[in-house]
Order: sequence, then structure tokens, then C-alpha cells
Amino acid sequence: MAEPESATVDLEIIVQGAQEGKKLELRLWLRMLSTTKLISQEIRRRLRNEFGATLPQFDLMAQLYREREGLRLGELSKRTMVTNGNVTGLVERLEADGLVQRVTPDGDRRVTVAKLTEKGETQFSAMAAAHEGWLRDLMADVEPAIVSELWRDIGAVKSSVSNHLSGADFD
Amino acid sequence: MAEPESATVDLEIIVQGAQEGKKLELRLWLRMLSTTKLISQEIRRRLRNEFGATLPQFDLMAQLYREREGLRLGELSKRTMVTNGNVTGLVERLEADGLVQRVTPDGDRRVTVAKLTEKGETQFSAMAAAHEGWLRDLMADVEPAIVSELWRDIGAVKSSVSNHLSGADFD
DNA sequence: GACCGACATTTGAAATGTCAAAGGTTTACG
DNA sequence: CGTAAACCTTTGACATTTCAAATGTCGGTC
Repeated sequence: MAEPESATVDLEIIVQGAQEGKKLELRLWLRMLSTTKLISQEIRRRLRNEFGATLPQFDLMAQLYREREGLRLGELSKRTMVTNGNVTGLVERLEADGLVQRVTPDGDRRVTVAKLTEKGETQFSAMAAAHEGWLRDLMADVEPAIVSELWRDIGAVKSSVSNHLSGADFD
Repeated sequence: MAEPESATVDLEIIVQGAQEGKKLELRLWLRMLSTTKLISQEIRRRLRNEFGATLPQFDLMAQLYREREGLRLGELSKRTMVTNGNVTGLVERLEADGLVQRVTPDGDRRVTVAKLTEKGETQFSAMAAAHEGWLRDLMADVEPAIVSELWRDIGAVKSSVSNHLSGADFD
């Protein structure tokens, strides 16, 4: 069995190059996904234990908290990245809990505007403060400079993705 | 109305410092979350349109594809970060579609092992190839060096988060 | 050999998620 | 005017999600 005399080095280079450069986007995506899942689950658990709220409810209330005069359901759907049909049920449950109220403006009866109640504002501001602290806590071991860098670079990812969507979506 | 004569510069510095350093972790998290949602929705749409599959099904099959001899449901639950009860239904539907089969080993009748069928392997490998291409495509505008950097730094985030979980979870 | 604690999966209730189709309303055009 | 197109929300069918409680099985101990 004659062994090939050379080619060893070349092979290493090729293999290394392949491993280094290949599927990098895929690996980044898998890591982003698992990290996001991990954080979501932790936030969800704390919201549930300490406030009896769910993460989608928190998200929705966060949008309403920024726009005190309220938002149309379609606008809420876009901002929370939740489908229309889903917003309906979400708002229904929040309304049943007295945290949100629905109003149909006089001008356009197609529209429903959701708005935080006073109770909703109070409750949300407590949750928001805790939420912010949890994140500082969870990311405590990451250098601030790295956090900034990540914020910027993930922005680049988001913008690349936005430019390559198959549907007509953009932002 | 007497205007304050100085203090302008000091204020700018203070404000800028506050904006720069504050809530950075929160902003990073919100950006991570929205970016992940955006990519997930795009992948989900393409999986549905081109293969009639869902993202959780794809995830589950990916784990089984790596372990050809199959995995116990509990192990699948850990690897996919999906709860036990959820794995049950997921595997049920995949079995109904003939993509996965369930086996109870002779030694331990508590256990159920899920395994890809031949049909499942064929179908998955087509999906996996497409999936990898989609990600390269979606992230095409991001420099490879940035992709690598993100992969590393998000690893740091994940590890910080893992060390600060409230439950007894770790990895 | 029967029980107890540990382990693995399933079940059930409630919430969230998608998509497509249906319901009203408004606007604009002929 | 009157109708068609566009717009906004809801509904309905299903899939996924979490949590807690129930079920079934194995391992050891007495």
C-alpha cells in the first residue's frame, strides 16, 4: 500500500479553511437562537413568579406604555411582531384583567384603539423596572464594551436580514 | 428671564454619559429579540412554503439526524429546549407523517426513543441544505469577520446568562 | 415479595402562535 | 348615488408553548 508522499500540509490548510469559513452564518444563527430562548425562558419565569404576567403581555404593554394615547391593534401587531389575530386575544385577556381598555374612535369605526388603564400603567412600570434589572443581572459578566459592540453588530445582522426577506416585508 | 450663563457643557456630558452607559443591556436584549423573531419568521415561512414543515419540527428532526440511532424524549427535550409535554405532541405528529418512529427499548419500558425513518432522513437532508443556504443568504451583507465576532461574543452572553439563572438550571 | 423514592413520559388547561377566510367600514371612482 | 377596492379587526382551525398533575416503570430497601 503506497502512501502518498506529500499533500499533508495542503490538506490541513484546505480542511482548516473549510471549517473556519463554512457554515459560520448557520452556527451564529443557532447560537443566537439558543441564547435568546434561554433568556426568554428566564424572563418568562420571573414575570410569572413575581407578577403573574406573561412575556407577550409584557411586550404589548410596553408598547402601550410608550404611547400613552393608545395604539390601533394593527399598529400593535406590527410593533410586537405578533399577528393580528393574536393581538385580538391578547388585548381581550388584558382587558379582562383591567390593565387595558379598548376604544373605537368616532372618526373611523373600523379601528380599535388599545390603551393602558391607570392600573395597567402602575403595574407595568413596576414590571419594567424589574425587567431592566434582570437583564443587567443576567448580562453582568459581559464587558460593557462588548455589549455595545454586540448591539451595533446585531443591528447590522438585522438590517441584512431585512434586505433579503422573501416577502414584501421591510422596516 | 435670566438665563443661566454656564452649565451647558456639563449638562451635555452628563446626559451623554447617561445615555451612553444606561440600559445598554436592555437595548441589546430588545435588539436580539427582535432580530431573532425576524429571522425565525422568515425561516418558518420558507419551511412552510417549500417543505410544509414547521420550525419546531425541523429543530427536532435536526437533533435526530445527528443521532441516527435515536434519542430519548427527555434528551430531545433538553436539546431542543422544549418542554417534555411539548415533545410528546411534536413527535406524535411527526410519527403520523411517517417521518419519525417511536420505539420502547426492551431494557427500560419507561423510555421512548424517537428515531428518524428513512423518509424522515431524506426529507430532512433536503431541508437542512436549504436552511443553511437561507442563512447565508439572509446574512449576506454582514462581513464574515463580524459574523465570527458575533458568534464568539454571543457565546459570552450565553455563558453569563447561564451563570445567573434563578432556577437550578445550568449547562 | 411489597413499598418508596426516583425517573420518564403523557395528559390537560390555558395562553400564544400562524394562516386563511369572513365581517364590517371607509374611500374613491364612475 | 352605488358599487368596487382597500382597510381593520375578528374568527376559526391547528400547531406550539408552558406548567402542574397524573401515569407508568425501575431501583433499592426492609
